Amino acid sequence: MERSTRQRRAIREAFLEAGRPLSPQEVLELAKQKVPSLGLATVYRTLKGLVEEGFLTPVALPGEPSRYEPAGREHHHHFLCRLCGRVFELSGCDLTLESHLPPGFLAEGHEVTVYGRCPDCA
Amino acid sequence: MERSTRQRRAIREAFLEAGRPLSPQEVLELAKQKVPSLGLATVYRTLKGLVEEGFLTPVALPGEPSRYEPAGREHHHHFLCRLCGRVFELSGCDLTLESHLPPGFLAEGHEVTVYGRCPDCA
DNA sequence: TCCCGCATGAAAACTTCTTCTCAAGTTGCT
DNA sequence: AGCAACTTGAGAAGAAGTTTTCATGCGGGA
Repeated sequence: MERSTRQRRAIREAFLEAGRPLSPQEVLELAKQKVPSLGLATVYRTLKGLVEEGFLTPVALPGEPSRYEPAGREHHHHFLCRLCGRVFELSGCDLTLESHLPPGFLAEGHEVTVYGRCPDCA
Repeated sequence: MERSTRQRRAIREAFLEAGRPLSPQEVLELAKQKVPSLGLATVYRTLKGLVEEGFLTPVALPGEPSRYEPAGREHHHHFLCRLCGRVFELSGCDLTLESHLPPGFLAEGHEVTVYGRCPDCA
């Protein structure tokens, strides 16, 4: 991940413009609007590089293929629209569940996913 | 899913004895202690049948293959041990996140996964 | 502008998980 | 016990996502 190519710029921009976690397929579709010849292999290669250089972090959701979002954001969770399949960021978190775990369990982190309809699909 | 065979009894018992969500592989290992000849294909077939007849429900966790647990339990969430990879049930849920979603979003459900160390691995 | 070397795209290969195929083994009714 | 039908086990096949291969295409320093 060294040179600045049209493809890599398009993929970076796709994340900045989308403002939500994107799957490799979504990245392909969005970035293809700027670089129509873009291939899926390049998307995967670039995502890998952007994670290594700290621009992106992977986002895993239950039963979903992995997505990516810009790194360095505050602790937050995600909303998955059951209709269009898009994922959105939810700000904030008042989860206190970690404090009443059964004895002996040691919490190190948590993830919350809310399911429903996004504004476009509601 | 009609006949009562050694295999199907062993798989049902595995869930009742484990008391936690099991992946197909875990089911195979546990049930094999009772029926050593057990094959993975039978595990998948039986899991499918047990879901259809309402004895089990699927459990999806971020980035994990699907697991199954006895159906009909109260609303609850899950704990994934990062060391041994086993999943445990967490009782209760005081999540209020659904009430302060951004405008336009409609929540229909949620999932919480806590990561850490289980008592055996802590 | 030239040119080396990294990057790209398409297809093949791989992984991981799950389902199907089919010959052989069991179940349960009689 | 006898038998028809259902079930099983092993391996092949399928599905979905991701990585690799390799010939060709570009980026950017000299």
